[in-house]
Amino acid sequence: MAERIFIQDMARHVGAEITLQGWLADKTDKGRLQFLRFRDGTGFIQAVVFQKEVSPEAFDAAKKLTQESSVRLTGVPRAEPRAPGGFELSVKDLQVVQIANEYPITPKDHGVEFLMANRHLWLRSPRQHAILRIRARIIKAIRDWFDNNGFLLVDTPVLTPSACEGTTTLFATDYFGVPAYLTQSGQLYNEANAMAFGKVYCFGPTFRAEKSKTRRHLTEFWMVEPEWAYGTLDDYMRVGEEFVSYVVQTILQERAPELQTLERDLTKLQNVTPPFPKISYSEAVEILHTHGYPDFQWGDDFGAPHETVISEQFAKPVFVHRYPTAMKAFYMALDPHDPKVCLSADLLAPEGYGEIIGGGERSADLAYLEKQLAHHNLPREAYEWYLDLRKYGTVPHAGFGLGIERTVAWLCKLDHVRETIPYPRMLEKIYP
RNA sequence: UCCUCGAUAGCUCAAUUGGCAGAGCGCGCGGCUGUUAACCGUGAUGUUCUAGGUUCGAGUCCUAGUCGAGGAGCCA
Repeated sequence: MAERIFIQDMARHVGAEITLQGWLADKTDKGRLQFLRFRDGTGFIQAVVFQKEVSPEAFDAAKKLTQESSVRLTGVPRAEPRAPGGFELSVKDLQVVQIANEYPITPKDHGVEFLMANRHLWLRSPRQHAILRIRARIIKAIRDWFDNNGFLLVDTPVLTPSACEGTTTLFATDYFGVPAYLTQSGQLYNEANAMAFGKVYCFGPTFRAEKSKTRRHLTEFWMVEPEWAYGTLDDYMRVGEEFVSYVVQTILQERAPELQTLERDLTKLQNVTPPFPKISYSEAVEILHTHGYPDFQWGDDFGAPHETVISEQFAKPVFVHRYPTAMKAFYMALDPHDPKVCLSADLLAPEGYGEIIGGGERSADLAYLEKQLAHHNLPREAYEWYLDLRKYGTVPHAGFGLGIERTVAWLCKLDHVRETIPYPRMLEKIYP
């Protein structure tokens, strides 16, 4: 029995007889010669079956293979400049596991609705492989960076008793007779964890029940949120630019073939190195005034077109800091030099990808937070534990959240986040 | 929730002024020893989204609904 190997290790086995286990991606029938495009989950390779080189039974089986039939191939890999990928398998024998039914996703064009309804099968295509391999590597790079920079992974709960920020719509569920909600952020728990461990991060799914229907929204998405004690706004922006640059440069190094599959222009990613440009909200408003939005009012939030105009002025991601206090969450610290603005900052990605990070310095002031809770009509009793953090050794602290799917969409240059996660959850869509 | 657009074969789409339901791909059969979304020949495939209406006659026009796409707001 030939040694069973994976396509990703093919180069080490040139000239030796091996066995691959996988699926037929596509086939070209040339009569006495069959080209099989074969995949095993680790890659794609072309296999060639000559009638005179295999048994009549094996050749007949090869001719009858349908798209996505499962099959074991035994043969000899060799370098072959005519084959896509540079390697080709000369088949000596094959064993059919199942002849697949007529497969819905053909090599021709399909519409979004059809592909989304067949997401469980769409995942088998080379493009989806490239995207999800990049996603997995981004997640590893994120965790590596925090683990290597003194942050401790401290998980925050998915089921929560109340809204974290009181602003967005939550998914409600029944928790033994009392209402509970799927988390919209680990933020508040992160602050408690930072007071316990100094530098922490959480990483997990996040849920928003808002009826957002755009290319950058999911109802279930993944977010990494670091938080650290004694952090300031300036610290946050330094951490953010080092962290994001590490993730981007790691993907450029480690996932070059996948970026090539997606035909990603790499030059714009190669630019992503510290430091990033940093402008205030007020400076951003001035940019809008001179670039097509002369009527934009100070105090209004940026929409998608505004974010695009601002980010287009820079070759790197840009931090916009010191937003109007009224626009941001209740816990943001005020700027001591100008209380109309708070010590918050968002990071806008280039190429129109918009906000990928939001964060800032949190208020350490008990009296201010009590006032803010009342001002935002939030029930104080739900936040007693949070206020405790300002009673028992309060310190300045900062943190931020980075959206995984928007980061994947940016690095892959996708026009919609729905392809950045295996099973996207979107407005009124939960199948498959 | 609002605005715009759309729904015809398994898929992607066409169908003139309201007048016989079409093509390509995929699938079946036959051919081909270098194909890359192969090619050549040949064959089968329809609740035209749903309900109602106008009409001699509706894929086409009208009303309501369902589903989808793009965008807005909100956000990561």
